[in-house]
Amino acid sequence: MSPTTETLTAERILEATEEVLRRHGPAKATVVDVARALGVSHGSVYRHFRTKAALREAVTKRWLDRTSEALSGIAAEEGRDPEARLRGWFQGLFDAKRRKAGHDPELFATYSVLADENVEAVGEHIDDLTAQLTRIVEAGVAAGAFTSADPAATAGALFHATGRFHDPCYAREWERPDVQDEFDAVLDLLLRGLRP
Amino acid sequence: MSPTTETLTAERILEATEEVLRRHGPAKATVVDVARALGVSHGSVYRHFRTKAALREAVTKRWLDRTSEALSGIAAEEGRDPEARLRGWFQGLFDAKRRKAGHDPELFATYSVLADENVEAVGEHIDDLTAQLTRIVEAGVAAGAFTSADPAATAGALFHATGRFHDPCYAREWERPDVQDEFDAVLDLLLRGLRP
DNA sequence: CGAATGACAGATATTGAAATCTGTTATTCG
DNA sequence: CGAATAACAGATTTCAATATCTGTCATTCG
Repeated sequence: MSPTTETLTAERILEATEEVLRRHGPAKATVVDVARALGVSHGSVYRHFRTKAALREAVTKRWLDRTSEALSGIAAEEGRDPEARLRGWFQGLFDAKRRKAGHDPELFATYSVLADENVEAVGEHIDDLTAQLTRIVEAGVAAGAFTSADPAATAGALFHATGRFHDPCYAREWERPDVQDEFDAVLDLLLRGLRP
Repeated sequence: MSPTTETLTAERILEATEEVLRRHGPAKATVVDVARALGVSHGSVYRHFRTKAALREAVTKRWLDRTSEALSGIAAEEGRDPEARLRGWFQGLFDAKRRKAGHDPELFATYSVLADENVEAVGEHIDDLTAQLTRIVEAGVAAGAFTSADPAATAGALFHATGRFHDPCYAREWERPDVQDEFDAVLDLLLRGLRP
């Protein structure tokens, strides 16, 4: 098949949808726009995604998965000192969020809207991240560097306690000059709390 | 002066404004509504508050001050065990917020909108709360129950780390059955981190 | 035959005219 | 004279008519 008559796949639709969302924003991006961008009728889009909400959810999941993958590298650094590994993981999460929010605020706002629309998908993503954290905590406990009766619960507490540095509702604060100090202060306290 | 011709004071205007906000919500509450509720012309309201924004800011500050006062009682319990005092203070803050959000969600939403409009006033309120926390931390350090090189910074870190349990943007999560467990897990970790 | 289309009904969004509100000021009232 | 008002201009909001969009489906196309 030639590139000009490429078959319409879910993948291509998702890419076009991301582009339309980037261009028009979440409020004005329509299924008709997506179809137009692909040069097909909007009925064809509905063959691949049952509803507009399902399409947006799929886009949201793709985006969240990309974030998870970027972090899983740090989570997997088996040999590293547990404290450095944990701190590095949170710093990686914070840096990624802060970079995105600062570099392209409109796109970040777009994905924040999508996240609000898809609480369930976000919940799964958070479960994913917490699972990565749990592995780090477990490794720390095994190495004798951390104490925790319930690594999964501890991972949840760590994630909750650091919300200010990854939850989009705090994005505005990430511009402040002393956020990194705030981050360090919170992590110092949490890491002290983990030590045996 | 008889009750029917009471003089128009800033106080009476603020009370009427709260009532109008409660009735109509933040989007539809107008200065004209407030004047109507008081049986005066809206020009008279402008004699006491230069703009609608100033009026709303004053209402916001009153409300935030009431929250601060409610907590200052716990902060002042000088004799108590530092850990219990700190935990009690956060539990008091969390309970108050959760009760308000659960009991009258619309009013809570109204004040959340006002809080977003008046970031500066909220900042001062947070400084206020952090100052209360700082006193608790200092007392704990003095009693040898806490370690902290910089109690004000530690208080800030504690406040940031517990955002999930007092920041209105998490109000939805406070309905979940296991929030109290999450709260306990986070505070356990933080209190461990404070111990010498 | 399976993928794509275009026409359709009901729901949602846009638009522009009319109504209301904000903030000011000259005037009234006690 | 000081407090309240009513009339006003410009900004904002409301509302109803119009246009667009969502989701379906009978038909077309390859």
